[in-house]
Amino acid sequence: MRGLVKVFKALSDESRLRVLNLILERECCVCEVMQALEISQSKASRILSTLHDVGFLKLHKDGLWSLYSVDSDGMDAYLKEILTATRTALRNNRQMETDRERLKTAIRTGPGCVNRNAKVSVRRLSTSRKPMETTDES
Amino acid sequence: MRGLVKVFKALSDESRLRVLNLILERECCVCEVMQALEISQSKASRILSTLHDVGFLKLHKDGLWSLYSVDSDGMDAYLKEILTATRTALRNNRQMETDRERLKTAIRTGPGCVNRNAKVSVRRLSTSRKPMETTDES
DNA sequence: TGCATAAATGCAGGTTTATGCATATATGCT
DNA sequence: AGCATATATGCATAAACCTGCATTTATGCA
Repeated sequence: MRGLVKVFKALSDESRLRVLNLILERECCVCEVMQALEISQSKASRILSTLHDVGFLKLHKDGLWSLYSVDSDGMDAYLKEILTATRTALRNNRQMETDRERLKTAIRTGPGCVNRNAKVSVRRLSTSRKPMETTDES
Repeated sequence: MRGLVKVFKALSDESRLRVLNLILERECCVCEVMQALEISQSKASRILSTLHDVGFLKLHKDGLWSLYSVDSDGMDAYLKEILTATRTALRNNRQMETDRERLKTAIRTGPGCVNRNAKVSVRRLSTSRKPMETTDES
């Protein structure tokens, strides 16, 4: 019961749905998610860990990267059913399409992909810290 | 999109799931729900209205009673799919079973069924105001 | 018209949640 | 060892949420 509530809570947030939509497309690392959705690194990380917690995603660490993907095998039957329903709900949605589109251009490495760290405490200005823009209906 | 988020939010609460479980069994009025789940009248009313808002329930007013039932006809396809998934998730759950059981003994009328109103401001003591007891896992 | 019953709602409070910022941790490379 | 990169996390704060209490609204009946 409590588990089910947690699952629905995980799905009851726009950003988390957008992330799930991405991972449904293909395996992603944190920095790809943050790029595709233009959200902060900490936000991307937390969202992925939330979706992992409730059992939708599996995590495969590869060197520096945390690779998240849909855990089709380990998922309980009822989780699978909920995920399928969610997928259909996301299918014909403008926002979700453009997110998937943007994912194609996301890169796994490169200068300034993730956080310019504290060490270099000057020049904290251009690193994608926009508040999220509002979106349309489903 | 926003609509989908609202749907999942509606499902991300134990009490609301319990109410939905009841209505999946059969049409209910507010006072039956509050009896079966031992929750306050205002809580029952609000929960039902939430589930109605997102499109799971339809409301049929009959005299004093507000009768809520699953809106199998008016529901969008994606909503139906989500509801089906939820139903399976609720199926084999102790709490949900006993709730359905208690629903059988709920009555639609009788002394003290709902709120003893302000007029009679003495004797506000015995009218089922327990906080909800904790429950088990799914 | 007056009273009783069923449901809905305004308000207040306490709790939970989402998120940015700063920092910590983990890994790899030279 | 030292530095760079990728991810995770503690803390603080603002917003959202849940719920009880009191009251209002709506309906039916005598």
